[in-house]
Amino acid sequence: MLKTSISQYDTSAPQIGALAQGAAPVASAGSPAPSSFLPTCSGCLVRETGLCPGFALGKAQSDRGLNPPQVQVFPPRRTILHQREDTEFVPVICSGWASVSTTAPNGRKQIVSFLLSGDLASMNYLFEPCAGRSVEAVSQVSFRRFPRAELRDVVFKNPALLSKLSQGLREERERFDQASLDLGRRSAEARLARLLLNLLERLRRKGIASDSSIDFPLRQQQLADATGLTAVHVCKILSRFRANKLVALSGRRLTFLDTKGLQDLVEWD
Amino acid sequence: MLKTSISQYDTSAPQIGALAQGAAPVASAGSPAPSSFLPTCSGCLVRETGLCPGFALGKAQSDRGLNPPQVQVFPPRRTILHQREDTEFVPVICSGWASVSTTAPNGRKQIVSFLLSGDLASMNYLFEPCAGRSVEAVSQVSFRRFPRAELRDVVFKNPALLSKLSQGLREERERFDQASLDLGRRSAEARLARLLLNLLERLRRKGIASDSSIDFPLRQQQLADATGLTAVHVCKILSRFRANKLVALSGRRLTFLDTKGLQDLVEWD
DNA sequence: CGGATAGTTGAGTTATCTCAAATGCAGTGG
DNA sequence: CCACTGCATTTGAGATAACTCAACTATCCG
Repeated sequence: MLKTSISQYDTSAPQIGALAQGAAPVASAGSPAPSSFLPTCSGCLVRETGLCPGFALGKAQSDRGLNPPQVQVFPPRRTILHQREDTEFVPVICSGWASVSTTAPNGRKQIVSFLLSGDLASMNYLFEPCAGRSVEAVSQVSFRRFPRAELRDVVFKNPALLSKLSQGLREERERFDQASLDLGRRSAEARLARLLLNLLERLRRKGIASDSSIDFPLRQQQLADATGLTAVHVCKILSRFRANKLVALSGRRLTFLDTKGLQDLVEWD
Repeated sequence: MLKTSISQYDTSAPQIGALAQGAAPVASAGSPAPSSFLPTCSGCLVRETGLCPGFALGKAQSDRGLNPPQVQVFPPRRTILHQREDTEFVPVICSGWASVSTTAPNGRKQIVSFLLSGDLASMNYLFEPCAGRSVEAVSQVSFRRFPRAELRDVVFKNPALLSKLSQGLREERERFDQASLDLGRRSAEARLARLLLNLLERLRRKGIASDSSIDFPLRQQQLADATGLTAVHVCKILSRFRANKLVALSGRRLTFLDTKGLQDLVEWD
C-alpha cells in the first residue's frame, strides 16, 4: 500500500524493457511515493495525436493495425538512448525526470535539458532521426517510443497540433537562447537559480507542483552538468542558498522559500 | 572601377533602407572589394522556393501579384532586427556577415550564431514569428525579408524543400549542442578554435572560401560575445594562436596556417 | 553492519576577468 | 596634408570566480 502510485500505474500499463529485464524497482517502502509517478502528462503533444495507447481515443492506432508503443519503465541513471544511437523512434516521457545530454570527445558532458512528464526529447525529432544526444533517466522514468514519421504525419495534418508543434519549437528556441546566456554570460549563482526556478515553473504549468515545494530527484553532479559547473561548486552555492534562506533542500525535496530573492540573483549578475 | 562588386550588385537590385537613408557606403577605395559581397547565396533555401526575385523563376511571386522583397543593404554594426521587435518577416542574408544575439536584462550579450550569405535567421522562424533575438550586420550586409507564412506554405508543399528544412533544423540543433558544450565545458582556446574552424568550414561549403584564407570582418568584441569571453582575453588567445603559427590574422583577413593544430586544441581540452 | 554513493568543507591553484594605460588605424575637418 | 577624434587592439598587473584535490560525513540499500 506504500508503493502506491507506481504499482497503480504499472497495472494499467504493463511494462516491458528494463524492469522486466531484471532491474530492481527503486522506490523504497520507507520513502513516500513521489508524485511525479502519476501519469501527469497533461500537456503532452502525443497524447493529443490519438497515437498514445494510454489515452486511446480508439481510432487512430487501431485503424492502422500497428502495435502501439508500450510504456517502458527505467530505474534512475539508466540510459534510455545512447549518444551514438540513431533511431526513428522518439522517446516521450510519461512520468519522472530524464536528462538530455551531449558529451564531447574529451569526455566532458553537458546536459542540454531536463525532460518532465509529457515532454518529447525534442520537437526537432519530428524532422530528423533521433541522434547525437543521450537521454538518461534521472528519477525512475516511464516513457514510450513513438515512430517519428507517423507522429510527424499526424501532427502535420492537424492544424491544432501543428500550432502546438510551433509553440514547442518556440519554447525550445527560447530555452536555447537562455541557456546560451546562462553558460556564456551568467554567474554560477544565477545559472543555478534560473535552473531551479525554471523547473518549478515547468512543474507548475504541468500541474505537478501546486505550492512552492517539489520532488527533486537531481544529484548535484547533474546540476553541475547542466550548469557547466563542478559538483563541488554546486554544493557550495546550494549551501549559500540555504544559508540565505532562499531554498530548503533535503532528502529529495526542494522548497522555495524566497522566489523573489532567487529572481533578484538572476537579474543582478 | 574599384568598388566593383558592390555597385554591380546594387544596379541589378536597387536598394532601399539604410543606405538610402543616408548611411555612408563603407567599402573604401583603398581596400579590395571583399568577396563576400558577390551574391554567393548558393545553398539558400529561399532561392529554391522561387520566391526570391534575385532568381526569379518567374512564376511564383508574379503569380501572386505580391511585390517581392527588395534587397536591403546595411552598413556594418547596424541592427537589422531588434530583440524586442516582433515580425512576420524572416530576414535572409544575401551577402555579408550578420550576428544573431540575445542580451540578458543585466545587459550582457551573447551571440548565438553568425549568419553568412544564404542563411535564414533561423529555420524556426518558419514556425514562429521572428522575435526575441537581435540580428545585426557585422560586415556590410545585403538581405531580404520574406513573409513567414508564405515561405512556410511553399516549403511545406514541396518535399524537396521540406527535406532541406529538416536538414536545416538538424544543423541548428547540432550547432546548439556544440555551442552548449563550448560554453559550458570547453576552454577558451578550444572555443575560439572551434569558432574559427566552423566559419572556415561553412564558407567553404558555400564556395566562398576555396583555400585556407577568408575575409574576416569580426571584431574581437564580437568573437568575445560569441564565445562567452572577454575581448581582452580573446586578444590574448589570438596572440597565442599567432605565436604558435596556427593562424595569421591581420587587416580583415584570416589565414589558417595549421588547421590540424587547431583541431588538436579542440580535442585536447 | 558495511560498502557504495552522494554531499560537505577547507586549502591551494588557475583560468579568466577587470582595470588601465599604450599603441595603432581609419575617418573627419581644417 | 596634418592634427584630431574615436574605435579596435595590445599588453601588463592584480583580483576573483571557479576549479582541483583530498579528507571527512551522511545517506542509501543490501
